[in-house]
Amino acid sequence: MPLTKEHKKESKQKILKSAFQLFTIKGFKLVTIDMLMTNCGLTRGAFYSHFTSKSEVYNESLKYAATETILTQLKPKNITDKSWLTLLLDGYLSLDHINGIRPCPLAFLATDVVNRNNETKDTYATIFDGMNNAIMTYTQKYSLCTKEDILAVTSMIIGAVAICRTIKDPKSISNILKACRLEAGRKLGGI
Amino acid sequence: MPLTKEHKKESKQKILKSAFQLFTIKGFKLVTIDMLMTNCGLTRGAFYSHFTSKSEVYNESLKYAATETILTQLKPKNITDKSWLTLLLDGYLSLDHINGIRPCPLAFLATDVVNRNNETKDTYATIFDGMNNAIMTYTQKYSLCTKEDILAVTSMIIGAVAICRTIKDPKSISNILKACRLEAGRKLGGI
DNA sequence: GTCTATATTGGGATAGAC
DNA sequence: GTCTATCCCAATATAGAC
Repeated sequence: MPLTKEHKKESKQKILKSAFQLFTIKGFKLVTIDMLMTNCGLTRGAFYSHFTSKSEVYNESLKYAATETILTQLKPKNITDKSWLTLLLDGYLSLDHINGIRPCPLAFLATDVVNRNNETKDTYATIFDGMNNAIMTYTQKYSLCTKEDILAVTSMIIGAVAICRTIKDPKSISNILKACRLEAGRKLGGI
Repeated sequence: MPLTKEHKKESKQKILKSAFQLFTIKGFKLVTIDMLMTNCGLTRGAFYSHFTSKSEVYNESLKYAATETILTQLKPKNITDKSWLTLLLDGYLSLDHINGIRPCPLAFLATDVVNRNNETKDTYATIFDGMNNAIMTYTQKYSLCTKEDILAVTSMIIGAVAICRTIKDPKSISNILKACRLEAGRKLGGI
């Protein structure tokens, strides 16, 4: 086991990835340092040579999550902005997303971040801005979408995903996803 | 201190009210039985003669909250369904609501309920249905709103409130609230 | 840098007096 | 029914060996 800087960096990345998975799904309080480390093949004690506290790793994992969410995927070159946005929207309002595939922290941690520190709230706000800007960039190419339109859409799809995660009945979930998908498509210039 | 049934019932109501306030704002894990009881002038030990566990009181407080939220207020007789819905919508998407006045558990506890038991999830689903039905009843009187329209609106306003609670910048909050208020008004037959 | 203890706190739940 | 006192487990964080 090499004691190099690369090795340390690699470990830290593993911890962050593990933290991202666990925190987004279970929230701050229900994740223990032990889970976090066991989940990536390390032990509890080793945690503190990478982070100073649980709050710190939560915040950093949120930043990490921002780069891993559905909407931050890079657009393939052989596809138009319009149809790419369609794909992203379909993915966001999908059962896979509800079930935790590439979870968006904005939806999964909406009420969890309220009780964290200010730094974490700022991170959340930054990710939210990023989401709105990303959609803005895509829609600009083919439609006249206002910032207000996009805020209404992002609030709706984040809300829909958050609600669907708490509801068990498949029919209800499907109804919510469909209704919001339709409405979002209309608002974003007919997609 | 009378040991009557009325007294017990009164205490239980006080605990529920206290639980509703604390849980909706802080979530399950961050509220302790001690807080709960101190907050209504009792001690920790007394808790267990009313409830068997923290999970139980959480679930019951959610039911209690459902009767205390903005949307469950009774409509005054001298007002039309349309203008009443306008008032409710204004209240829901207001700073007061964000700041915890008559908080709606659907928005405040959206991601908190995910990690609770099935009974609690069912309670959440029931409250969500109630919200949609309430709006449906009001809109029916003056417009042709579909169930899908209403699902899109409720997802949006719940999402907006959840997001605004985590964001600090007043200007951003105001933008989100305004954008969603406008859009909700459009969808609900021009209010 | 990672491990195995261990110190220490917080908080859910119970026992028993009144 | 409410109180005080207590048990007990879970989990954060630290100490020290390797």
